[in-house]
Amino acid sequence: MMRYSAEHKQETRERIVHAASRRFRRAGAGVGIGQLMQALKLTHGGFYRHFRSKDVLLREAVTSAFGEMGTRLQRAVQNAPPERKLRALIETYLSDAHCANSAGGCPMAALISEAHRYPRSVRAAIGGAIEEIASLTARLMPGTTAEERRQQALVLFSGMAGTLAVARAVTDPELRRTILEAARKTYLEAFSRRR
Amino acid sequence: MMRYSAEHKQETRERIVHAASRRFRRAGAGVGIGQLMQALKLTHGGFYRHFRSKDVLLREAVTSAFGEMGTRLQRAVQNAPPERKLRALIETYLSDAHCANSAGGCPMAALISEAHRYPRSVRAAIGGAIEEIASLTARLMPGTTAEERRQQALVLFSGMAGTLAVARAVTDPELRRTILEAARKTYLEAFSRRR
DNA sequence: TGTACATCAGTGAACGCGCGTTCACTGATGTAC
DNA sequence: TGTACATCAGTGAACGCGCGTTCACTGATGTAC
Repeated sequence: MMRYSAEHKQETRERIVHAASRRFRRAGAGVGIGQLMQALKLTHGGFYRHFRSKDVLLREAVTSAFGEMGTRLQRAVQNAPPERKLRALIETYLSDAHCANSAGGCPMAALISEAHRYPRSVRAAIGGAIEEIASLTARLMPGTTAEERRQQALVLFSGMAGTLAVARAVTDPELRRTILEAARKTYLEAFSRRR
Repeated sequence: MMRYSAEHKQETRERIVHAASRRFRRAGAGVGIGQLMQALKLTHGGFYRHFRSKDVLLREAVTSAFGEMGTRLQRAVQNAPPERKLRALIETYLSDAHCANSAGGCPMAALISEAHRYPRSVRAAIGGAIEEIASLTARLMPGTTAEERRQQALVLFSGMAGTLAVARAVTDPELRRTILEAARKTYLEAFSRRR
């Protein structure tokens, strides 16, 4: 049998979370533990040495995906000049690449409509992550108060997540492109600071 | 055994589609045929006298739900005076009632993120239904050309669907209210005809 | 009009399958002595 | 330093369960005669 170094367990745990995070986003939380472990060349039984239940994994996988997403958006915004930051945010989120990459993309777009059936603990984590992303991007939003900008961020984020999910659901590639393109334009105009 | 009148079969079929349409919207397409038929006081075996497969039912249930939704939105718009029509559309869609009623509400909001895993035939039907709703509401949108207004309708619709789904996913009722309220305000402003 | 029969919506057992979870087991290690 | 032993990540069979689908069957009817 293989040898387990001191950090080996922790490492395996992280590999499970990472794989789960990608697979849940691609195929929903219905993905089985068997498939998940098999992808890591492990057997399903070992899963419970790392997590008390699948729900715990789901919560961690979703949280990790939100973190990843936040980092990516933040980076896109940081790399843009001040007057282009909002555009960078919107064009990164609503890019064709993000649309084609659900496994590595925004967990909100990937899971919105099934999320309300998740256990409360997972939904609570999602709520927290959404608020975090909103406050992360609030400074780019129009509005005279901090609260107003936070709310604008919530609207933009949930709207873009819906748009991305709809674009993915549709079979006609032209309709998909139209939706993404129109949304980029509309959101950019609607959320630009006026005056 | 019960007697079946001439229209009885057709009627049963419609009852199955109706129940499925509500249940799929509430709990996703994972709802079983057994549960569905049981709710109608029938047994699962009889299902296949009405549908070749579950996929066929899914397609019909989703299409029916989109039709229902279109009718409801159209009615809300018709009952509003001209300068209030856009407001009526947005406030109907993003109402607390609609948020609380996923079974009887918009199938797009209920199923967006799982829809891209449906069979192609179902996804194609969804694409068609989305275009239909867009053209139904296009005349309320800003834009100088018909195509521009159609695109605006697509953006508004997919954005509101995402907003509704996010509002449902969240556990904190205050966050839910904030999202809906802010979205109503923002979308109304953003999609009002300017000038 | 009366009778024999074909029809077919609905029944319920059965199929193979994958699910989440449990558990007795394996065996390489770090540790106690 | 050398040896006995406890630890515990990972294995794989087994559990009860629900899934979509099939199929032989039931039995009230409309229809053919």
